[in-house]
Amino acid sequence: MVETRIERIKSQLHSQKYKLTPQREATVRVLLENEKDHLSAEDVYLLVKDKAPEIGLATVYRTLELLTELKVVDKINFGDGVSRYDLRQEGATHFHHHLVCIECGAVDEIQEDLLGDVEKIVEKRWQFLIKDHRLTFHGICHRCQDKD
Amino acid sequence: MVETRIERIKSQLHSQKYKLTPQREATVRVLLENEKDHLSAEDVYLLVKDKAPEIGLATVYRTLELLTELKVVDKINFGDGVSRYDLRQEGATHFHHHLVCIECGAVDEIQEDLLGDVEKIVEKRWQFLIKDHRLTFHGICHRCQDKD
DNA sequence: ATTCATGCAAAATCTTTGCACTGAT
DNA sequence: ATCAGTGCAAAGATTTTGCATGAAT
Repeated sequence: MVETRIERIKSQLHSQKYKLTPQREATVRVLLENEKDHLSAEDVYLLVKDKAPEIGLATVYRTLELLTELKVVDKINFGDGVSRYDLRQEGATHFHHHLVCIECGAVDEIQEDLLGDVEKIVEKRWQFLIKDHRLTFHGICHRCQDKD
Repeated sequence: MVETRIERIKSQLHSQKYKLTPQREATVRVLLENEKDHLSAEDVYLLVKDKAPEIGLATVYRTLELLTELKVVDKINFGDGVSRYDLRQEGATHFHHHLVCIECGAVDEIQEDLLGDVEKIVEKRWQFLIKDHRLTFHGICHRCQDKD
């Protein structure tokens, strides 16, 4: 299924006149293989280097920017100084939510959309046409609660 | 009422053994006077310079960091490369929500807490102890909708 | 040939830090 | 005298850009 997703991303690129170069493919594979993580550009760069040692950091940045534009990934910032890149679920219409643990730093994901009702209220009451959202909770994860 | 809020912030600082220096006071005043905006450190710096021309950018950064620690302000990042600082409402228990317009860039605020029910679900189902949240909607504001 | 993409290094941004100095207790 | 706080400049960190080179049509 990795191959299927690569194919789909390839078509998405082609439909916008972009190519899936070896460097771009290696980058996408890294994202697919680390789907549960929230990698920074530097993280991606180091992982891609294993597959394609000659790649430059600038290319990784350019690729991530391109994938963000195509909505293959979402760029998010958890408050440390770096942008992180998170693969969208296949066919997901919304960006998933995050749980950031303030003790251990772990970032968990909530794939379920919990904002349906809230979005209806916002669209109606604030006359705001919602295209996307970012929802992050900061707190203590279940693992750290057990520890204490 | 600006004076009242300054006094309260002063007490908050004192209770943690910090002083309300002239530079810090000038910074807080700028934040109070621009409560509706979402100023970057640089923005704050330029505004504070009118009141206290000798102030340095580093002091502004240090003050904003301090105020964040005391939960007088919340630090937030809307995806452009800069951190922005947003004064908390007096006595607010939660960080307010934001509406970011992808056409004109305007950032509106929702003071009302719309996440009560969602938070109950998250705490129960994910066993996550919520301390804070960030909720931002990206879309088209009512002004830009009228324009189109 | 032309065009798009790449790697490298340099530049640009934003933020933090070291350090000598000031001002209040 | 001490010590927190400051300004300035330098350093750090992250991201972007310029440009010569390379790959693909």
